[in-house]
Amino acid sequence: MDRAQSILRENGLKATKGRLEVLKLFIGAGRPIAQKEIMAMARLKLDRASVYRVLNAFLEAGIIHKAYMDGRHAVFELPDSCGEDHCHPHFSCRGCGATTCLKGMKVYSEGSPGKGFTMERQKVLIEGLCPRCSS
Amino acid sequence: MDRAQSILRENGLKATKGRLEVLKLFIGAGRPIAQKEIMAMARLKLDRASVYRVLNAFLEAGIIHKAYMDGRHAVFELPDSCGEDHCHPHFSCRGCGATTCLKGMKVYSEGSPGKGFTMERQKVLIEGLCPRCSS
DNA sequence: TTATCAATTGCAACATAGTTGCGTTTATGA
DNA sequence: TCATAAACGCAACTATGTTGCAATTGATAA
Ligand SMILES: [Mn+2]
Ligand SMILES: [Mn+2]
Ligand SMILES: [Zn+2]
Ligand SMILES: [Zn+2]
Repeated sequence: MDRAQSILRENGLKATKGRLEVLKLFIGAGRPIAQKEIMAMARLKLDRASVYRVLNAFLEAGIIHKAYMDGRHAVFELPDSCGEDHCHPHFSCRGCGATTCLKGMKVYSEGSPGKGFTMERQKVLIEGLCPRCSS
Repeated sequence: MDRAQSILRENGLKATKGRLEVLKLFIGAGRPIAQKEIMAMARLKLDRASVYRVLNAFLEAGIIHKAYMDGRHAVFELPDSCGEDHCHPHFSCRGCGATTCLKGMKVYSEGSPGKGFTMERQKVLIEGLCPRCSS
């Protein structure tokens, strides 16, 4: 039984063709991907609605999380270099739109959100210009 | 000449009724608002497309910025307690969906994104439960 | 292995955010 | 006041994501 299969098993999700395909794409990609990319990269034809349902199932199980919003669409990834309560930062290029995981950066917060707030996860997005677009 | 008018003047934007109305809403709100809210709060009838054009003009001029994405729609605010290169963090409640500006919190990032990256702005979103939804 | 049955899929219709073309209106400055 | 470029209203369009329903399929038990 391969890695994708056991992840689904562990999370009580039926190992359907579509789910295996999508999960393998995430494992292979090693970077955040969007629904559109998933459709494009998939070898077997997947229905748009089904891909969204797979993504939502993975989200609910915590297999993936929403890394950030790229304009109007969400981009997902496997948690990697992420703690329980924070994710690694992402860099979004204003020039070409490309996004980079900043797994080497750490983020510290000072002060508290206020009495009564329960913080569950912190997401950091840094905007700017990537090396190609800076020059 | 009131504040809204002079802001538009300073940024070389014609002081149209719609722009004045929207800008005054931002000034009065003191919190991030979305296009839908703007339409609802406005006294004079505004066209949807025109509101988006006003928002885009304000964005381009730097009068407002996109605070965060609330699900599928963008939420905008006047820069407040924001430096040149970073914005104050926002808290988004998983329970009720409400969002709070965390103007008292500071977030520092350690390490660099990598050679060649030009960082322009840092955005932080903290997810969790607000005081009402925590109890 | 085969039968069963709830979970999942594909399709189509829908919902919602945001953009764009075009003809009309309006703010500005001469 | 007038001329003009910018902005607006409207309607049509694009794109992301969701949902109802009938057909399919994966897990489990016989
Ligand atoms: Mn990442
Ligand atoms: Mn804010
Ligand atoms: Zn770039
Ligand atoms: Zn809440």
